[in-house]
Amino acid sequence: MAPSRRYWLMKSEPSVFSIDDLARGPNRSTCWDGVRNYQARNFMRAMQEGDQVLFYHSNATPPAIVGIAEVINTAYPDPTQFERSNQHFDPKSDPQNPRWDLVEIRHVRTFASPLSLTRLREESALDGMVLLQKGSRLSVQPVTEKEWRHILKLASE
DNA sequence: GCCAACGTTGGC
DNA sequence: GCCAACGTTGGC
Repeated sequence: MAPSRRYWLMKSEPSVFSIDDLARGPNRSTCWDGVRNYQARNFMRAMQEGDQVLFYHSNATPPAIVGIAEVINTAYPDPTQFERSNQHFDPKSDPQNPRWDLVEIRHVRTFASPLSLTRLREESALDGMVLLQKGSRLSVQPVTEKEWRHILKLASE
């Protein structure tokens, strides 16, 4: 059996939901609903309780990794896919076999200074990061242990 | 199964 | 606001 991944990155637009919103939420947590991309969904399905997550602000000034969260349960069906009035309603999803899942995450810490995309691109150790690949739009992505360690080191500088 | 058209993401 | 890259849809 392949070893399970332990580290991830999740994107959010701060004007919609920021890391401060997460930190202020009930139990400093939130349901990561609204994901409607199969690859991102599959990564959420692979998550386990306790997995660590880099929280990324997209469409931000500047776009940056702003802190850490953790996964607090395994994936389960996202109720918003069945809510007709919801922006993420999916009429093609069968309630007997829901198409979309979510996980819940909890705030761990916010970095004293965000690590901007520009800063991350200066690090040759991070060349392989999914986030830094050209055209990369995945909102939920795996992070290697090596990348994770490197980013935490940058965050503590 | 191909692929053009379209909608979305997200950096700049 | 622009636009490149990507994913999805739907005609054929």
